[in-house]
Amino acid sequence: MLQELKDNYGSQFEPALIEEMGRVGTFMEAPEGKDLIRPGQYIKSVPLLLSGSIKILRPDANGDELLLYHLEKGDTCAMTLTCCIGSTKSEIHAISETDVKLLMIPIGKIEEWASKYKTWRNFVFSTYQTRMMEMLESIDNIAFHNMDERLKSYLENKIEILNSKHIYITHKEIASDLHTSRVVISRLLKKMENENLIKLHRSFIEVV
DNA sequence: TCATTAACACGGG
DNA sequence: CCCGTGTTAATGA
Repeated sequence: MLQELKDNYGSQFEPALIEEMGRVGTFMEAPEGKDLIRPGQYIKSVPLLLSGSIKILRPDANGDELLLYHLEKGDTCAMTLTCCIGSTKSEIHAISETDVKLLMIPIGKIEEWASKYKTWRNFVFSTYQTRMMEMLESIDNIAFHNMDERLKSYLENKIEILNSKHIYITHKEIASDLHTSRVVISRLLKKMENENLIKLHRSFIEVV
């Protein structure tokens, strides 16, 4: 575990901080598709992602959800940080996209480290910064792009996360992530297949 | 015009 | 049989 910490964070944190993380953090593993944080829940610790990918969803009043962004290894959750600092409830829903390994840091350490370790401060700031950029990208997608463009960037994103051109997902799941109906996804995917961009299989899409 | 909703047929596991 | 998929028709924004 300590080794994984060093692999993912060793270049940006000083050894003393890494050592302390290993001491106070709790190691956690979760399988694919598990709820990690539910909306309304109070957060008691901040997760550092060691491996895998997590998707962050924003629920609406009807119980539908919109995909906001993904977390990948070496990331932490900006929403969780804000929740911890303000001790407010979670505004988002986090689900593991793949099998994940996490290191849970107790909230008390977040502020303590911010004054103690310069690298931790930088890490927190850059987490906010990159998350803000990703959020902007998502807003651009939702506000300015048609569904076919949103679908394309969704698939490209999946390829990056899974590190594979074989995406195991159903049309219904995509529709729910993009907050639209399955009919639209099926039709657009069919169109993309006709344009030789992808190949469709049952419960699985191959990007060419 | 394009998304949504409902409905139906087909086929694979 | 159930689920994922492809398609269509009606309706609405």
